[in-house]
Amino acid sequence: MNVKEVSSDAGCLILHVDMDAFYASVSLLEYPHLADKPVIVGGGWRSVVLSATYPARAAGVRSGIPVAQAKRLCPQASIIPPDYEQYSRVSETVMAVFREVTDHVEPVSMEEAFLDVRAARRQWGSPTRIGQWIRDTIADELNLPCSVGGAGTKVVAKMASRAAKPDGILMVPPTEVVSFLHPLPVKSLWGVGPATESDLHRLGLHTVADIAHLPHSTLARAMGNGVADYLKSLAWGADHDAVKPVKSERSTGASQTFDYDIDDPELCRRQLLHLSERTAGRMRRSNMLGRTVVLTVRFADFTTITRSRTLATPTNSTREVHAAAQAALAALGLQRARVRLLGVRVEGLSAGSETLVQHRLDEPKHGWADAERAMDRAASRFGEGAVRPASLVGPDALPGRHPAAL
DNA sequence: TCTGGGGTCCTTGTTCGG
DNA sequence: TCTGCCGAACAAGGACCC
Repeated sequence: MNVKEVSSDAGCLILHVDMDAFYASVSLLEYPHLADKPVIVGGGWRSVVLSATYPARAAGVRSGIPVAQAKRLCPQASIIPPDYEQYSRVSETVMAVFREVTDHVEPVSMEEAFLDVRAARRQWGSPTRIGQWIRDTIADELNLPCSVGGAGTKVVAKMASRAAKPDGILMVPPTEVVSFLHPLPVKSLWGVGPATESDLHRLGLHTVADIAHLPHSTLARAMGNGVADYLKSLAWGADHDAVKPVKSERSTGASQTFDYDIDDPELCRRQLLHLSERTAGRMRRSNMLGRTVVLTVRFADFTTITRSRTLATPTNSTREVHAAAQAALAALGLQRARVRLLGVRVEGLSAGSETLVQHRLDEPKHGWADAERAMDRAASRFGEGAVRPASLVGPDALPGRHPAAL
């Protein structure tokens, strides 16, 4: 275990709890004989690594790299297919542990959350004690490791939990923020990815201290005002973002990379219907409506374009989402271009109960909306795919598996 | 070597109405 | 009636995160 003690954790009112190699650790619960062995979660033709255990990471495997490449880096690794339902169940249990400590929990993803422990200290003790209790409880109840970072701000807490990994806890009190941040490489700042990192390197900036001490005007000239403001404040650990327990969704969608590139317009149309059904169905289940439909097309050479259509009134109808996506696709005028991925997303979400929808005068009393609700009820009773549009029924309805993947 | 899927946020350019 | 300005909304793309 990796416990880094500090002189005082009094100012560490925000904790960031991050599960270690979450998907891989949860998958190992199903395959206990693989514990302490290199394991890669991923699989499927053309897929990338979702997560990997630490022995696999030691061989250079990282999430996001192609599975084929990971297999070359670590030939002895076992490959396990992901089980999202299981991850979701475990995540709910983990979040419930956090909520035993405080109601001020902001989930970031299935595997991590921020906790504001200001009010919890009276009952639970210091932030370090709270963090350790969370780690012990998750280890006892779920047999899963996690790391905890504590600080006065969210970004520093987040960076502390990363530094504490694996299976550790690190508190960075306000007096130690600068000495903690400044020696770190620029890419360790939240929001600095490969593109920004290479821009910063071109400016001769390699550590957080370099950014902190560069005149703002110089940074702004090179990176733009917004990015310069953000980087400058991060480099000094300044961040006033509060822990927000309730976060509203802004968009939802679905996309699919095919096992082989397709150029048949009819297959594209059916795939768009399938993606629209997944997206709109999810919106109906959470009683959300959306206004802007965004189509994503990725071609065989990996170039990716998006096209959007804003509707006159918000919708969660499969038929309307599909019509907008199909219109956007038709407007591209693709002449049998080879398509690798199609995606449908709906933006501008609002709660169905709070949104006034203007019905058309010519709309029948019982129309597509009723039919879609009936399909949703059937799906919830008999499972996804129990009822689907006629054009999506049959073995050849959607792009099939690549022969090499069968 | 060959690049998933589901998201958020930001920037830039265009269009449109007042 | 024409022109310029401004802000809002929209559209597209890029970067980033997990």
